[in-house]
Amino acid sequence: MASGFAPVDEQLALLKRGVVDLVSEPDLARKLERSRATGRPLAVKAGFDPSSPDLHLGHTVLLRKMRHFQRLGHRVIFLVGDFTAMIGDPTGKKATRPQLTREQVLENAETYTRQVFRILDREATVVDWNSRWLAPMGSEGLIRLAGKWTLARMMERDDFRTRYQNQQPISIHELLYPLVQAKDSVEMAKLPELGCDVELGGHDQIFNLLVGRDLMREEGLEPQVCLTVPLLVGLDGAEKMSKSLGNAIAVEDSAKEIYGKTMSIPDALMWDWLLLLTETPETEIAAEGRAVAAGERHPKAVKQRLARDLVAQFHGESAARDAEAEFERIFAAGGLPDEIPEATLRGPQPLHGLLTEAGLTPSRKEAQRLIDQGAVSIDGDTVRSWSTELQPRPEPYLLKVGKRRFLRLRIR
RNA sequence: GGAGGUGUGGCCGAGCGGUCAAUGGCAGCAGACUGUAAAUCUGCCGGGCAACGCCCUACGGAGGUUCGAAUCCUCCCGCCUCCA
Repeated sequence: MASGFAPVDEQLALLKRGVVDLVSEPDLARKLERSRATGRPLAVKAGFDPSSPDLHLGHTVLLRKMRHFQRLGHRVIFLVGDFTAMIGDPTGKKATRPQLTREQVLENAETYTRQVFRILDREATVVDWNSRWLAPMGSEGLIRLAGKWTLARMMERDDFRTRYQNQQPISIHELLYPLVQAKDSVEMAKLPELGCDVELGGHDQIFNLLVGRDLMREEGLEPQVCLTVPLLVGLDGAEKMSKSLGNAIAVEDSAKEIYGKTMSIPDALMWDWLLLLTETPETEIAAEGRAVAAGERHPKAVKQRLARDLVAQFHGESAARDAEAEFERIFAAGGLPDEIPEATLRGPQPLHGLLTEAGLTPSRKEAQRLIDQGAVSIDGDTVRSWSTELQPRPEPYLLKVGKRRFLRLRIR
């Protein structure tokens, strides 16, 4: 009774923040009710595919939702999809992903978990691996599992259907994916130390989560509640955040990077980010929205607030203040960053070669183009000729390429 | 198993024997404007060369025809469709 769990409607309010799908709310309410009555926390599952080891803010949307559950006293199971990762999931139509070796998977999982606990409460997190029950299943088990579903039902999934219609390849094992993931839920629900009351995932996972729900029901288990969060839109304001699209902020990015990248997102996007990546109360977000719409508040100020919040989450308050100060100095006042990398090269030699050797430009051609376009300055003066030679001198040259590439270059 | 189609630069998509480093769109980069926002305008957008010209690499892969191939032929590979 006096279990210490917050009232159900309070819990629901937090848990529903920013979610896309919740199947179903009454089920969740019931489970919360029961957990409150019995004093037993809910088992909340989320699966992670350790194929790319670097976490970015997109992943944290889900992690934050897991954190919400933890804050309410529930138990979160961080399920590493080590088995599924070894199969190699070629989602999307890109060339078949290289299948990961056992070692790679373990290594990735290592870096993964390290980063994950920047968000999650380690104490309240159970880490488990799906190879534990999937590996012993064997091919026989897999075939039996496959027998539980039909092609027609599988093709209900939007992306499969679209790919099929667009004549893009779908390999057979991809069809197995939702089932294997569902199998995780079934097996976990059977294990007393794990359980599976709720499964969380990105919105693209909803189909898979629902398969889990169905399969559990078929096995006579209490079906899991499925809850999804939106896929975070990346820096470009168009695509979902992903490392390969280059529109991501990694959780291990520096304070400056986080701040600067955040300031570069389209204004329209910052509202979503506030909702999904911060704890700013929804009423306050709405109020900011009204103030901006009314012209009473500058959108930049709101974005700065977001950027500060994000930096503070990963690097602390003072780092956030520093990042902001430097940002203003460089971009608003045209100043210099605190720390400018240094390099020493042999001279004299033409500028385009130096820029490339110093890593400021990817090729001499590119350096030439940038110089031609007036994007390069030496000691504050724009250079116009790529053949400008830098002579050796005791003090370093200050090179600037574009708006944000700086280097102190010593020529000897 | 049979028949046919298709494969071009990060993506989409033209080109179908020379004038093609390859039209166009998107993305990206830089400059102007600004708030490293959006919109807009301008330029760039394979690499190398003391260089307004030359060289190298590139149109799935390997050969071949030709003075010359992204463009034609052969084989191979990938993908797709239809029939079985």
